Amino acid sequence: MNRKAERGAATRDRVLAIATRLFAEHGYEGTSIETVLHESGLSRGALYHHYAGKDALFEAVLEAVETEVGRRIADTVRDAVSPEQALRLGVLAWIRLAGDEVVRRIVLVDAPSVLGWEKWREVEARHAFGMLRGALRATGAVRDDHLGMYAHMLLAAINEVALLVARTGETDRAERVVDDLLGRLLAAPPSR
Amino acid sequence: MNRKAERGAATRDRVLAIATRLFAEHGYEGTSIETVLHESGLSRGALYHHYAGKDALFEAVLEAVETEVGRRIADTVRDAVSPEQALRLGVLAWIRLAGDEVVRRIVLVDAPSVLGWEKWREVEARHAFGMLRGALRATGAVRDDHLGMYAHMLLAAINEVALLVARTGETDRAERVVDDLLGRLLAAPPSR
DNA sequence: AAAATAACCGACCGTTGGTCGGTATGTCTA
DNA sequence: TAGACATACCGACCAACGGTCGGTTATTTT
Repeated sequence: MNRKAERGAATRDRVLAIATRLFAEHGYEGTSIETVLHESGLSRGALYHHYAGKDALFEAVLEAVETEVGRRIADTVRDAVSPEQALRLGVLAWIRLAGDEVVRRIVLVDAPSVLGWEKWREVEARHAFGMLRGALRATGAVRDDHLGMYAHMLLAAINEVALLVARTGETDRAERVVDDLLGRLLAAPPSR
Repeated sequence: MNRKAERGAATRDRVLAIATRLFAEHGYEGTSIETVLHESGLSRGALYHHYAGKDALFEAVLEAVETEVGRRIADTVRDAVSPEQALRLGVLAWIRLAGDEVVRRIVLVDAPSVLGWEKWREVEARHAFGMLRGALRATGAVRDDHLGMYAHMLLAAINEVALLVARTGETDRAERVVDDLLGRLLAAPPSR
C-alpha cells in the first residue's frame, strides 16, 4: 500500500484546500459541491468516495484549520515565562489569527450551525478550548470546579473580540481591553 | 384598508409561528419551504408574496424571537434597586430564557451563519446587546471607551454559559460562575 | 362602475446534494 | 505469477430544493 494510498491522500488534500477556500469565501450554504468539483477537476463519484457528504467535507476542513491554528498558538506560547504570560500571549495570538477570514468564517461563524453546537464544541475541546483551559488552570486564578465553564466563557469572549477586530480593525483597543479583562480575572479571586 | 390588511397580517403571523417551530426543531438547513407550506396550508406563491425568500423568513422569525426575549428581560429587570442588581438579574434571566430551544437554535446557533455575522450583530444591538450595554454602563465599572467591546465580550460569555446549561443542566453552577465573574468585573477596576 | 391593489394560486424551472453501477489500476495472497 | 481483492475514479441519473411567474379572485380606492 503505497502508490495508491499516496494518490488518495493527495486528492483528499487537494479537495480540502479548495473546499477551505470556497467555504471561507462564500460560506457553507453558498458553496456548492458542483463548484468544488469544477475547481478540483474531480468527478462527483470520486469526491463522494473520499468524503461521505458536504457536512463531512466541512468537518474535515474545520479539523484541518483548527489543527493549524493550534500549532501556531502553541509556537507562540512555547517560551512564556509564567502561566499568566502564556495565557496573555495565547489569547492575543488567537485574536491575531482570527484576523484570517478562513478562521473566522469556518471556525467561528459556520461551524456551530453546520455541525451542530455539540459537535463543534467537541472539536474545539481538542484544540483551542483545550489549550485555553490548560493555561487558565495553570494560573490558579479560578476554582477547579468552575474551571471548565470559566474557560468556555473566556474563549467565547475572546472569539467575539476577534470577530469585532476583523470588522472594525481596532486591534490596539482590543489588546487593551483583553489585558484589562485578564487583569481583573487574575486578580485576587473573590471566590465568594 | 382593513379586511385585506388584517387577513395578510394574520397569514404572516401564522407562517411565522410555524416557521419558528420548524427552524428551532430542525435548524435552518433542515427546514424546507415545502414543509412550511404544507404545515401552514398556504401556497408557494402566497408565501413568496409575504416573504422575499427563505432568508427573509428566517430574519423575520429572528426579529420576533428577539423582541419577545427583550420584553421578558425588561420585565425581570424593571424593579431592580441598583445597576449591579439589574445587571445580575438581567444576565440570569437571559440564561434562563436561553433554556428554550427556540432561542438557542435560532438566535445563538443559526443566526450568525444564515444572516451573516454583521447582520446578526446589527439585530442583536437593537435587543439583548443594547440592554446589556446600558446596564453595564450604569454600573460605571468599565471605562467608556472600553464599554462597547466589554459588553460584547460579556454577552458572548453569557451566551456560551446559556448553551452549556442547556446541554448539561448545571443551572446552579452557572449561577455561581456568573456571580463570580460579575463580582470580579464590578470590583475596583484596574484600568492599568 | 372602473381602476388599482393586494392576497393567493400552482405549474414550471434551474440547481442542488446525493446515489449507483461500472471501469481501471495498484496491492495482496495462494 | 495469476487471480482475488481493494481502492481511486467516473458520469448518468434522481428526488428534493428554493425560487419565478403569469394568472385569478376579492377588497379597497377613485
